[in-house]
This record gives sequence, structure tokens and C-alpha cells, in this order.
Amino acid sequence: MKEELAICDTCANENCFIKKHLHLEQMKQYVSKKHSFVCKKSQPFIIEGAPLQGLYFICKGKAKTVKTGINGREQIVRLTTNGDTIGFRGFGTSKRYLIGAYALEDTILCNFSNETMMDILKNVPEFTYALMLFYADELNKSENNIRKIAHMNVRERVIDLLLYIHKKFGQNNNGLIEIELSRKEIADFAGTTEEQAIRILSSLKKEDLIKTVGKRIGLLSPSKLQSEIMEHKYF
DNA sequence: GCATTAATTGGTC
DNA sequence: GACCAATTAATGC
Repeated sequence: MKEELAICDTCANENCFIKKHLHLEQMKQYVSKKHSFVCKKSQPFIIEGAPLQGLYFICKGKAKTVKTGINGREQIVRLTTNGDTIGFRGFGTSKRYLIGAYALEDTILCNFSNETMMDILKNVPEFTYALMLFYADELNKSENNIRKIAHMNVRERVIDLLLYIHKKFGQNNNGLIEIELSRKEIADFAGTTEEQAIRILSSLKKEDLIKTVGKRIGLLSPSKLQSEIMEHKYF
């Protein structure tokens, strides 16, 4: 039953790198070599500093990737969901993972071994080219994040996060964003402490800009929030 | 139902 | 804006 979890042929993730190139005849042999499994909520599937074990793709679910700082403080680097890929950094250049990854909910993952990935990269130029474009895009995002952390204050970074998850995960018909992050995780993303994140959420709530139901957050006025961080969006 | 964990608030540096 | 303490809410077992 485990291997039945994720079949690329019937997968709905059109944005997945594998799925996008599945029409190529050569890809079929590699796809059959992948290994898929379930990672339970809040469990890690990549340990920071552990030896590389290939590339992971999210078939269904959500995950965070983190970097651990000096005093045990974590920085959330990226949030990922269906079709996204994880563990691509350090590929070829490093023997160990430079990030850790945790499931934010029960998540079905697909794993391609180092050897399989190497074969694909060497033999399927379309795939390699697409991955290069992806890297370039990720680098750009990473540079934007540096700027954000340098120039934005905490309130602005929290607002930025809210708009980001709003855009990435969407809002359901109750007006709540389709992801559950703990206050700690919000803080880890915004590069601050849990208390500070809570205070900012509280004031945003008082200002009628957001609403909260348990861990879920809803944006009442995305445009107002957007305008508050507008000055940082020059690009 | 109890026990551990998360969220919140207030205060100090 | 971080760190600590106290209280309350939520969640796991």
C-alpha cells in the first residue's frame, strides 16, 4: 500500500518538476525508481547536517525548511506544498543537507535518490535546464529575503509573511488561510520571538486587519496590509 | 481526566 | 525588542 501513495501518471501536481517532464520517454524509467512515503505532522524528514539522500518532492501536504542558528533559534527559510521540491541546495556541491525539513501536516513525499537524480540531470537536458531556471528564481527570492530582513521591521515582516501565505496557500470560504502555523513558526519565519509575533497579531486583530480562529488566520483587508509594506516592494 | 504543550499577557532589562 | 514569569487555553494520552 505504501508504494501506491503517489503515482506520477495520475498525480495532479502540474507544477511538479517530474510531472512536467513526464511526457519524455526517458523519464519513465526514473520515475519507477522513486520512493514515496508519508511523513507525519511535525516530524522531520530531512535532518540538518545529515548526508544527502536525494531530492524530495511534495505529493500532497505542507512542509517547512529551516536553518538552525546559534542558540537553538530556527529560521524558517521556505514553506512548501504540493508539487514543490525540497533538498536541492548543496546538490552536487555538498555531501550533507544544509537545511532541515519538517512536515506541517501529514504529508506524502516522493524521494529520488542521489544516483537517480544524477542520471536524470545527465540524460534529460530539458529537466536540467528547467532546474537551472528554478535555481535562478530561488536565488532571486533568497536575495529578496535578505533585503526584507535587513530593511523591514518586525511588524512589516509579519505582514509580509501573512501576505505570502495568503497568496501561496489561499483563503478558504470562511476567509481563513489554508495553512496552520504555530505562533512560534510565525516568529521563526519573521525572525523574531514568539511573544513579539503574538503581540503583532493581536494589534493587527484590534485594527480589524486580520481575524484568527485557533491557529488559522484570515486577512480582512489584504490591500491595506499590502499598502503598509508597499515601500519595500521596489523591484 | 490528567499532564504536557501552546498561547497570551505583563513586566524587566 | 529579547528574555523571563505567570496564567490560561488547547491538546495529547
